Amino acid sequence: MPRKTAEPKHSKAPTRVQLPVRKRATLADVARVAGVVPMTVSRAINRSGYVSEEVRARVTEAVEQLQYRPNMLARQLKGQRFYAVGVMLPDIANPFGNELVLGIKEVLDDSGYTTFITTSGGSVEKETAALQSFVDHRIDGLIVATRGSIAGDKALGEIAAQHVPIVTIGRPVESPGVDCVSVDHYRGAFEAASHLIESGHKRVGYIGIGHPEDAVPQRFEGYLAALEAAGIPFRPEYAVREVDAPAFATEEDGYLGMLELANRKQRPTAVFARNDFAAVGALRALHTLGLRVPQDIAVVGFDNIRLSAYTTPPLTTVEQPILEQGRMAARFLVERIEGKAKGKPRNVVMASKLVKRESVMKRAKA
Amino acid sequence: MPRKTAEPKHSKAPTRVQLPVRKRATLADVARVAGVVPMTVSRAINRSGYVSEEVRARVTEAVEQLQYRPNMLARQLKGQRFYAVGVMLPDIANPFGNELVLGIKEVLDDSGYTTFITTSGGSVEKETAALQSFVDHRIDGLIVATRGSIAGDKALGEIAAQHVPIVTIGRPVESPGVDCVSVDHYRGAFEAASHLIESGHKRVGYIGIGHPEDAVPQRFEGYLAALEAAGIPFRPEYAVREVDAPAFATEEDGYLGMLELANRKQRPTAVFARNDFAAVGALRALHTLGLRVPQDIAVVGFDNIRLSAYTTPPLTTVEQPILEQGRMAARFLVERIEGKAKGKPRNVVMASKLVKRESVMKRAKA
DNA sequence: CTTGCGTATGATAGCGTTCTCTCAGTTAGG
DNA sequence: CCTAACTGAGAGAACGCTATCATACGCAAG
Repeated sequence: MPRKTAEPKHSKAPTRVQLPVRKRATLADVARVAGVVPMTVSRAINRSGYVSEEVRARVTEAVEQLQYRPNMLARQLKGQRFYAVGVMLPDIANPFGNELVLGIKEVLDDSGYTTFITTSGGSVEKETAALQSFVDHRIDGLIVATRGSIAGDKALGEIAAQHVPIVTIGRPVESPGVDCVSVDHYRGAFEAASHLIESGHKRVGYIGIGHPEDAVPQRFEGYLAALEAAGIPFRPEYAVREVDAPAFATEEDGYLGMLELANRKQRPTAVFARNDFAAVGALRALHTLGLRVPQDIAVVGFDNIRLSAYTTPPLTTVEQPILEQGRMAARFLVERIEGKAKGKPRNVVMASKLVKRESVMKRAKA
Repeated sequence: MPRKTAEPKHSKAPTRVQLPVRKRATLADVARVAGVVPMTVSRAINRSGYVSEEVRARVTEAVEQLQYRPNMLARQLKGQRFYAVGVMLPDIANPFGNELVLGIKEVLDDSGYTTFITTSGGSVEKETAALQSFVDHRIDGLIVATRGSIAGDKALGEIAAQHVPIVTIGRPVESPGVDCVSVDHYRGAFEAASHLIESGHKRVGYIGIGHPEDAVPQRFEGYLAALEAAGIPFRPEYAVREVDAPAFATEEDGYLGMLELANRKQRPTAVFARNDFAAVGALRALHTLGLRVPQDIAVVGFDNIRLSAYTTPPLTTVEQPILEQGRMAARFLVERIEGKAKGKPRNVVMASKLVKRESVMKRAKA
């Protein structure tokens, strides 16, 4: 590969070079055009150090003329900040991820960081590889919003040990220096289930228990606690597991789960779906079965996805402050990166809110 | 965001302690431990050049001992490949993006590239900035799935001029060297609308015309063509625009649009929604109005999102081969990056497929 | 022997930035 | 005037890696 073919040609006149589009301009190129030394250009561009107005102007002009853009790589090589943050999501379909990213980007954009997102693809191995890849490409920090697992947490811990600031969302990790932002799913689920009970339901089903190794079974636990608080014994046959737990429960899980529950000798009169997707599937199943919501069966979901206001009937659900979670996670991360926060991991738990719509109604005394 | 301004010497306040961070091992560290020269380690790691088995073993051991991981940045600085690809999506809520990424990652993972995703945030300026940021961080190529616009296409063209391989999805760009993969929305819409007409509908509404500058009004045009083919004159009052067009039409657009259409003196007997979200909103509106689907009004959507099989009633819609689009885009990009494809831009248009469910029924002769 | 070639490793020179150090000129204070 | 501090700008090294050239050994062909 021939190096820079700097052909002197004949005259030194620039002659409005019709971009040979060879390579991108470098600091040195700009310096040559502006008639200064590269360091001066660097100073002018970064506003660090003293540069006279006159020189700054010449540099600015040269930059525009050459369409110069700094090479981040070289910059970063010098141990600078990378000004990039990696975000790990379970997948992209989950609306949760979308809002999260919205909140994250809001803060990160302001702080001058670029946000790179990647998805775990479901498996722990892939997630670990992707995480390592982020680190290899030298990002400044990581926001991890995938669900925890023993293996995954271990991998995360190892990365944290490499001094990469990490903030997790909804996934407490015991590693030192890893902050965590989450929502009180337990409390949210408790309130949602209690709402059903207060509306007169005694036979309350649950769709989407989750795998045993699920690190965040808080919703199910909140449901159990609400039953207990009301003195209603838990009936295992009223709680169904999702078919195949990927990152989150889907409409299909809700659909099949509801069919199963509706088949019990004593049908539940209310159902708590682990998330809104499952709730939508449940609504579909009930409609298929000819059961009316909320008259025959009440349904509540969790997450308050955009769609849930448009289901038939509109869904009562639990809203979590996703945007705010994203913002806070990003803020925490930036603080860690810039050394403004150090020491003990922070663990913030935010409150959720019950949103009442039409899928639940006061039950006439049965 | 002022980084570090030149500070007069006397204010040595924070002293910027060189972080006690045990720095990551470098090639030189490994070389020292293995008792060889850095270049040899490089050769051993990259399997380039001659390295004796014995030395290779020593190096491997040193690498493990020091937990060494190559610094991609330094590598890239030498003009190497970065093995990373940037994917630009309009946002993350759109299920379209999810499946696309699935297809893209499938191919990219196999080829050894990391996938970095970012979102445009809706505005052209932000998109341009994000694109530039990708380039600044030196990715090997770009897959762009945002909707086109004059300004956006120009920005894209400029980046393409910097010799960054680009593949767009559903967005033909006239720049040389930019491949494009898309789906025949026109044909898909034509078939969907024709399906309504063949089912006996003469008054067919359309929800979600889109802005005039919309680069891809093909769905609307397909609808118009179907009307024309059937000899049905287009009635402007049957076509409503979404409220505020972000990246795509939402449930709200469908809801409001449907209310508007239902209010016409002569109500349409069928409605074509620009996408499934809008269709879901329309279903909700119809239910609110007490109109039955499909008996009173038929509804078709577009995209076949996962949810559309679970609406009430399940939605007839147009499925596009999103996964396949992602795969193909990724394949194209890798070919460009690796120089296996050069020259004239490729432009592949894939076919869509009508998925019939229960939101449309044969209409009795009125 | 010399030449030639394949193997294995060392030495050096960058890649594009920025950091540190140096030096020249300018102002202000005593 | 001389020191001190500030302003402005250059020279050189360094970041971690790899391309390239040079070197050293062994051995077969001329």
